[in-house]
Amino acid sequence: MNRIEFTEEVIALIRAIPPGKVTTYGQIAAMAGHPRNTRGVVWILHACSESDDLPWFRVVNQAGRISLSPGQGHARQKALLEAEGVQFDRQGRIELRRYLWSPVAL
DNA sequence: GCCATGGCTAGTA
DNA sequence: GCCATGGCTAGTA
Repeated sequence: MNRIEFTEEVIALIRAIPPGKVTTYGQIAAMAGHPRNTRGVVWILHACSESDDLPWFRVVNQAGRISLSPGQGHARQKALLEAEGVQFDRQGRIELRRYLWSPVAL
């Protein structure tokens, strides 16, 4: 699989995340066939987040937290998720048991 | 060298 | 908190 294919697969997977659900960088990388290329997923998010109709904000880290730092869009991502009904606890964490998207396919 | 990650260890109470 | 990881890319001149 080359970079184009990986990118297309990652984009397709992100588009498939339903509203009110989230997934992690590592999960997307794994589902796209490159379990260790989480940084590649990060780059695609960065490059494409404002273009297309990508629900980039539905991707969080494995701890269930928003990885953006304050000032880099953290508040915006949180607001977008909350608008879909995703709840954060006092430490700004999402309960993944409840919100993690688990695709049936595979 | 740069990272919007992830997994694991050491050392303490 | 530390380190392995993977790709070289952040839209300009």
